[in-house]
Order: sequence, then C-alpha cells, then structure tokens
Amino acid sequence: MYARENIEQKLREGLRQAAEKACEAGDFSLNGQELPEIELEVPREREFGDYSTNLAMQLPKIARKAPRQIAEALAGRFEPIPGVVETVEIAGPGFINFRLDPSWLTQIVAQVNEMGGDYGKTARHAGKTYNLEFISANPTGPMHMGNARGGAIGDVLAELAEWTGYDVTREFYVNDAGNQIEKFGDSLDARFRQLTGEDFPFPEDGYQGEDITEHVKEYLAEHPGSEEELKAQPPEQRRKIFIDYALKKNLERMHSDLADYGIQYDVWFSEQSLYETGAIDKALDMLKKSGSVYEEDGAVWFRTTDYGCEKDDVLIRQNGIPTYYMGDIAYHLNKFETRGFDRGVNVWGADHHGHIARLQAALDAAGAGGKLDVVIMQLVKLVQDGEIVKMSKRTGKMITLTDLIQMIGKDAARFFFNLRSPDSHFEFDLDLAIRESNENPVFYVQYAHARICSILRQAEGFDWSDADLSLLGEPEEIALMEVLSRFYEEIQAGEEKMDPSRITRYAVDLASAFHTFYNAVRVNTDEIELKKARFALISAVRQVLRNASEILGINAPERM
RNA sequence: GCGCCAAUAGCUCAGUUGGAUAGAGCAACGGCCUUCUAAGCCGUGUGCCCGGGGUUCGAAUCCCUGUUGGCGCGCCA
Repeated sequence: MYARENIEQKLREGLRQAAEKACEAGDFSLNGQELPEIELEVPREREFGDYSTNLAMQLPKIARKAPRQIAEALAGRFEPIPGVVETVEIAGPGFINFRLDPSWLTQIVAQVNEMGGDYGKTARHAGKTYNLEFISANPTGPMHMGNARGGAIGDVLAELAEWTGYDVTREFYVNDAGNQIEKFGDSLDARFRQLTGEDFPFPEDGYQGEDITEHVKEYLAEHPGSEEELKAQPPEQRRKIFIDYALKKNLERMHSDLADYGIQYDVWFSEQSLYETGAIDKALDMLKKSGSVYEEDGAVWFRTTDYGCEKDDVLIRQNGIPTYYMGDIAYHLNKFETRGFDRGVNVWGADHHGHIARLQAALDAAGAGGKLDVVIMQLVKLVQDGEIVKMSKRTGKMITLTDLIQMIGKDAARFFFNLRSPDSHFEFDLDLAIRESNENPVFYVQYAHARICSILRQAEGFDWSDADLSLLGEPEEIALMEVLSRFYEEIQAGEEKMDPSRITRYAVDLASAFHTFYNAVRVNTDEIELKKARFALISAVRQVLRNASEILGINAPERM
C-alpha cells in the first residue's frame, strides 16, 4: 500500500470517529442522516498543511450549526495519531487542516528504492482483461499525423491500464474490406494502365498519392515480363492482384513504421476475417433477438431510435453487402462475446464521434453493453509557414508518421502528442516542431535523468544502503519527495480519466523539482551521512523518472 | 436545424468528484558556471477565466441561455 493511501485512510477513519463522538457528546447532531463521504485534498498553499477537509462545511445543512462550530467540535475530538498527524487546525470558513509528521515522506524514498520498476503499479484491476484498439489506420496508404497522435495516446493508455493491473491486448483493426479497398484497387489499376501507355482516366475519387504509382512500379520490377500477362487479365482479376500485393506491402510498412514509433501490437484484426468466419451473420442474429431489426426498401435496418439515437441505420444494403456499421458491430461482439474481454477502449478521431452512440446502442441490444469506452481525440491541425495545411489521403498531400519521426524523433513526437489531453484541439506547427526539437519538454525530463546518472556514476562503489533518511529536511528535498509520493495517483487518474497527458505533466513536475533541488543543495557533499541520504533520494527520483518514461514509451538516457 | 468537443495571461495550455490569493511553459528583461551535466536554476507581470442568468456558505469548475471556432449528422469508412 502506498503511503498516501494509508494516511488518507487513517484520516478518514479518525474524522469518522470524531464525528461520532461529537454527536454522542451533543456538540451537534446529524439528525438521523449519514455522514457524507469525507473529501480530502492537498491544499495548494503550504501554510494550510499537508491535507485538508471541507467536511465541516458540508454538515451545516444537516446539523443546522455554523461550519466553524462544527469544525471546532471535529478538530477537538480528533484522536491524535502518533507518528502520522502532527497538528490539526481550523482555518478560513471551516476547513480542517492536518499537518503530518515529516517521517511519512522519507518513507517514500525507501519504498521507491525497494519497489524499483514496480513503484507506481497497483493491482486494482487484477484479473481483468482489457482490449485497447488504436490507430486502425486505413491500409490503403501511409499513416498521417492523426494516426501519430492516436498512436501516442493509445500506447500510453495501454501502458496505464497495465500499471493498474489489467491484462492488456493492444489491437489494430485492419480495414481490409469494403469500399475503400475497391477504390484502392481502381486507383492501382488506373496507374498501371497509364504507366503502360494506355490513355486511361484516373478515377475522380481515387487515391492520388505517389505511393499508388510506386506500388505498381515495384510490382512490375519484381515481376519482370508480367506486363503483357496483366494486360490480358480481366480488370477485376488484375485489381485483385494489385490489391493483394499493395495491401501486404502497406501492412509491412505499417509494422515497421510503428516499431520505429515504439508501438508493438498483440493483434492485427482483419475486417475481412469477419466475413470469412461468419461473424457478421452471427452478430446479425444476436441483434435480431432484440426485436429492433427490420427490413425496408430491400435493406436490413437496426432501429437505433429505440436506443435514443436520432435515426435508424442500415445494417445490410439493398445489394446484400453489409455496411461498415454492421462490420463494426460484429467486430466488437467478437471482442466481448467471442473473445470475452472485460473491457474495451477505442481511440478514435473526432470525425468518428457520430458513430459512438449507434455502436453502443447495438452492443446494448446484443447484450454486450457497458464494456466499451471510446476516447475521442480532436484532430490535428497542421500549420506550416503560418498557414493551415489541408491533409488528405485521397489527394496524397500529407506529412506521414515516418516524416514526423525523421524530423523530431520518436521520443519528442510521443511526448509532444501526450502533452495535451486527447480532447484538446491540437495545432501542430511544423516550423516550430522542427525548431522545438531542442526545446521540447521531453529533453527537460531526460536531462534530469542524465544528470542523476552522472552524479551516481562519479560515486561508484559508494554505499548508501544504511542512509538515515530523516536527514532530508530542506524545503527542496521535501518538495521533491512530495512529487515522488504522487506518482501512483497520477497513474490511477490517468487510467480512470483515460488521459495520458497526466503522465507527461507529472514527469515535467518531477524533473522540475529535481532541477530546483540540484541547484539548491549539493548532493555529493563532504558530510557522509547527508550524502548517503541524498543519494538515496536521487536514486529514488531516477527510478520514478524511469518508470514514467517506461509508461510514456520514451528513452531515459544516461548521458546527454 | 440537431449532436459532440472546445473558449482561461501576448502565444500554447493546466486547473472539472464545486474550496482558501486562478497556475505552468514559451516569448521579454535581469541575475547565477574556480566543486556533482547551464539542454539547468533564481527573480521581474500580465487576467471581463467568451457574454448573460441561475444553484450555494463558496463557481473557471455544476445548470440554463446566447456568441465564436472545430468536427459530425450517407445503403462512405
């Protein structure tokens, strides 16, 4: 158990008992009502102590007494906890402020050094399986900036889930079926015809990127003499050959690009496989049982309006081909029913948010409701030379994930995309990003780690295992230990709110507290006992910086 | 028209289970390297928390409403 959890539990218990005693003694009465949940917070101002509660200000309505009077009764009857609570004070309109025994903080240093790479982990969700689907970029072309953001967010969310005890599966949904694949094939075939001298118009809504032409050229280079053979084939056959070839190439490239980005998937789930395994039919049967499926105009519909949506949606088109929506339902039922995941989280771009309600509706109808959360990330707006760059996979004008990593590096990219919460609108200034490669906060964090490594390197062989941590009492040391104590809370909050940016901000906070400490006191001091204590402290800081870097998927360099 | 997300310092953004004096980075200016990494530290100031109502001991935070911006509302994915 982490120190803060322990202390908070004791404070709550103490307050509960104080309230009981105060009622018995007739200080005030709850008039038959339950004591509200006790809220504890860490006050912004140091002078208000280490913990504060507004309990006395929540009671006047029930007890019909002034908050100050209630606070006085509670504080007066609060049983001292030796070694934990030093003082109890009343302040302002009725806050009760607690000041803790300083020893609680030094214990954290020992705990971090003992737990090492496990410090920050909890078993809160132990035994539960968690499926995290992210990026799921169209395999018809290279990945873009939006995919880069989704990748950074998703991978850290997965990590946060693991740190809170979930058994996590990272998953990429490969959209290798449907209309865009047809378009992909048409585009490839059109380029083939043009390359081989035919005067053939390029489809208006085709993929105009260079990569399409490249695929065709590569195919021809790899299959010498195949040109005539291909020309003799019927167009559908030829399209299929090109699609199979280019899709495979694209997926291989995605694998390696994502590996460069530090992302490793456990499952690449093929949309096409849903058709081949009968998962679509099975899902449709499950939906039919809800009684909300009907036929009209030759198509099969799902009455999403039964579930609060604005209009119904088509499951099977007039031409008999299932919609993307139907596929997505089958896919998610596969996650929850077939594979039995306890929880699923998807990271989607804001342009897909309209899809959430109807997917949830269908899952409810099929009896798999309440298991899926969707994190919506706002789209990335790319700015270059002070102007917004329109990106489009269709026209092929875009900055790819690979370009980005080449420009600013994996660490900076991952950190940068997680600097803001997913639902904040993101303006990515390319000129700034290139310039920022040296100003990016990621270097600030990494520098703190490298500095600590440097100090420890110079004292190789120095043994501080018997350090007396109570010697740590400078304000900068206390501030640093307080940041250390917050780590597990940030992980929990990040997981709960599905917001990875908590961790980047925490890492910056910790690095900042360290840099301040470093400039204020000398670690490698002549006073041996103090030196031992400070070595124990910076060793703990280094450990937590490493753990945070692990979650963020960035390097913690030993030298810079 | 309807729905989702947003609006806080010159810029980019924190702060949202309602709390005490609304914060950080960048940018600007000044200071700190004869001892552990100056990619660092310290100091100097700026706010109609988009407007208007409401809820209450207390609102940047919750509710209603208006404005502005982004996105969505296909038998596309």
